[in-house]
Parts: sequence; structure tokens; C-alpha cells
Amino acid sequence: MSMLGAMLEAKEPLSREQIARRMGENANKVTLYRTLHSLVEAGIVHTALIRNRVQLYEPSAHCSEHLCHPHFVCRGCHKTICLTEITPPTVDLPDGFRLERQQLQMEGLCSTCTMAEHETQSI
Amino acid sequence: MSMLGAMLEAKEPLSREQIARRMGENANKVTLYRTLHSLVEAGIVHTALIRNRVQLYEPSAHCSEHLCHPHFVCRGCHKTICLTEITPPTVDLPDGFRLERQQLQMEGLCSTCTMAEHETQSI
DNA sequence: AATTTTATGCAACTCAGTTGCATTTCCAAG
DNA sequence: CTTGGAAATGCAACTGAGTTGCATAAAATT
Ligand SMILES: [Mn+2]
Ligand SMILES: [Mn+2]
Ligand SMILES: [Zn+2]
Ligand SMILES: [Zn+2]
Repeated sequence: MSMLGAMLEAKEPLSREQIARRMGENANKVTLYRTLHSLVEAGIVHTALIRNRVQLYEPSAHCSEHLCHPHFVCRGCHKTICLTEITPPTVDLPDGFRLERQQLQMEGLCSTCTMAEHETQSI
Repeated sequence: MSMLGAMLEAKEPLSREQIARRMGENANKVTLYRTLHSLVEAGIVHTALIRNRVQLYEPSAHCSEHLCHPHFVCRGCHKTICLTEITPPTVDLPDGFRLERQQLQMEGLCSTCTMAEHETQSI
């Protein structure tokens, strides 16, 4: 399994280590980082959010050129959810500004955890 | 000068090291991190973007409860610009999702660098 | 086959942030 | 005051993601 393959299979951004595990083969981490950098430079992959000081990557497929789909991190189950169905919002930048890349990061409770919390309260 | 004072004076998010320099006094970095964590927990300060693997902090003053003002990082001059004048966009989350914090990060060219690049091309 | 170019690996390094523990400062009794 | 305990500060050692230098292996070119 290739790095890109591993990332395409996953439905969420992955760290270098997660990618390595999904690939099965145990390539050297330096090689993995080098390949990641190449893929990013080529625009096939991009850096998504950072979690606990580790960079997560994902294929650029589900993002438009300048606007990346939003990510929601649940503080309950710690899942990262790619909101690929949501149209990324646009904002009016000051005159002359040229936007090349936008990322929206959200944090809160996913639906499952919101329900769980309500139940706990009503007990 | 207090940590909070240093952050309020700056018009951009600061790293632990930048805060220390602006304070003048040379407090131990562990103490600084501990104070930062307290301020974050108290909601007076929050974590903004991460740059080159270092976390930047800023006072929560210029953000509403769940929606933080956007940040624009210029790839030309490497400045980080707080877009406090821009109303943070809102998106429709899937049913049941509860948003607690949102951050919008943008990257591109600021107006100055856009102009500079145009001039260079026309020479 | 010989030579050059490119990919992979290992080990050592860097550096932001953390942890454990000792020391100091503060503050409230007695 | 003096003392004893809590909270704040500091130091040194650690952690772990990511990087760098250099050696080796695999491809590609001649
Ligand atoms: Mn995603
Ligand atoms: Mn800001
Ligand atoms: Zn959840
Ligand atoms: Zn600029």
C-alpha cells in the first residue's frame, strides 16, 4: 500500500505514523517525511490540522484550490471529522490581499457526544 | 510588564519566547508555560495558530465566545495579521453538533506583498 | 560494464514543550 | 514576630516530532 493509498482510504487526516501503520511495510520515517514533502509540493497532498504537536496530512482531492473543507475535532470522542459536505465559507479580505489557502478548524461536541452528555445530565 | 500586558500590547499572537522578550524580565520558561496554561484555562487567553511547530497565544478579548477572529499569514513578509474587523463566518454544522470554538486560518499575500510582486513582474 | 543520479536508511541532532523535584516566596494561624 | 503549610518559581533532565549529514543501495544513463 502506497502512502497516498493509505491516505485516500482513511476518511480523516493522518499523521506520518498513522500512515506508516496503514501501509503495513515499515519504511523509515525520514523517507516517509521526504515523500510527504514531495506530495505536498506536488499539490497531491496537503497539511491539514496539527494535533498534539503532530502534523496531519490528507489528500487534496476533497478541497478546492484555495478553500479547504472544514475540520471538526470532538472534545468528547476525540474524533476528527472532515466536513467535506460543507461549502467552505468565504470572507471579504482587505483590499489587495490575495488568498491562497484557507482552513477552518472547529472544536466542540459531535452529535453522538452531545447526546451522551444530555443523557448523563438527566440521570 | 506582565504576560497579559505583553500580549495586549502586541497586535498579533505571540509565542512563549516572544512574550518573554517583551516582558523584559527573564522568567523561567516552565513558569511562563504554567502561567499561560492558567490564563488559557481561565479563558483570558487562548491558543491561536501554530507556526513552525510553536504555539502562539493571544488575549481572548478580540474574539466572541465561540468564534475567533481569522488570521492571515503572508508568505511574502511572513507577517501574521489579525483580521479583527472581519466578522467570523459561520457554517451550518450537521445536526446535533455543538460548536465551542472556531478558528479560520488563511494564507497568501498581504496587500504590500501583492503590490511588490506585481512590480517585480512588470520590470 | 562504468558512471552518474536518485531513493532509502541510520544515527545523531534540534527544539518546543513537559515532568519531577528542590527551593523560595507568601500568608495565615498561633 | 515565629512557624508551618500552601503556592509559586526554578533547574535539570526528559520527551517526541521532525530534521540533517552522511553512508549505502537502487535506478537510470552513457
Ligand atoms: Mn479533511
Ligand atoms: Mn489574532
Ligand atoms: Zn464525539
Ligand atoms: Zn506580506
